[in-house]
Amino acid sequence: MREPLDPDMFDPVCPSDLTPIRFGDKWYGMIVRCLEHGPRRFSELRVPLRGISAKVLTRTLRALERDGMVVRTEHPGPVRQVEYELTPLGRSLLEPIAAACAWAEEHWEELLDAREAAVGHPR
Amino acid sequence: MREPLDPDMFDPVCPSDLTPIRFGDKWYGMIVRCLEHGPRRFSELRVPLRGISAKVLTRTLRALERDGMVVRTEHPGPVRQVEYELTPLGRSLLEPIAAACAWAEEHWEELLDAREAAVGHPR
DNA sequence: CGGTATCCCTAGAGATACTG
DNA sequence: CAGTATCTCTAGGGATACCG
Repeated sequence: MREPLDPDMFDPVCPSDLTPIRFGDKWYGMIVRCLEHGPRRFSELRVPLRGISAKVLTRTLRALERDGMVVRTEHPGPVRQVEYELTPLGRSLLEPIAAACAWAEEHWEELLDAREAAVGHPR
Repeated sequence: MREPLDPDMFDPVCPSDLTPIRFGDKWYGMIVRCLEHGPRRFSELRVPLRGISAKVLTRTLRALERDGMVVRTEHPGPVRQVEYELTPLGRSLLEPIAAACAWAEEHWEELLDAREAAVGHPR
């Protein structure tokens, strides 16, 4: 629950950008997955979301808040600490996300093969 | 299997644009759903996909072809007739699409409520 | 640490007009 | 009927720099 996020949880070599299934914008779904096992801090999230800029991460987190997927909590103290956590609604999104991941895992190869084959006979 | 597509199958009043789940681009998933019950002609597809321009429909269909989701068949004859049909791969996409639809139907209200509430306290 | 503010740049979407 | 060809416009995404 509190072990650090795997920096490679979204392998850049196998970019999920290529799936035809998207949740919200580019990062929306990935953030939901990052929060699956408990609340995370802003900078914790930046680890697996390689290369995301602060601005884009903020914007996406705000969108998740507006949609009622995530709650933001600022913990008082000498050092600033903000945590993001899934709401029940956000948690419910994990289901269709899992369905999408299952589909991708099963049909990934087919999709890539089709795309590769299409390079030969473009329309 | 061959009855015409319902012009209101994607109710513009309840726009699926608002779901956080998207398949491919804006129209990709909707086209797959239109082809669920058998092949359809170009202009048949334009009925439920209200307001889609020929250019965008063509582009999306080409993307579906490239991804191996759809096959395009030109039937010879005096009048031109082109049909688009799902491949097994395209058909397999119906599963996660159904999961997404089920989620949306169940959590739609919550999502809208959250968005409405957010109007009051914007961050 | 957890953000804003600013600027840029491209891909997506669309309107419109034309064609085999 | 089933598309192309052009042009336009905007939103998404990102880089960089700065702030409480």
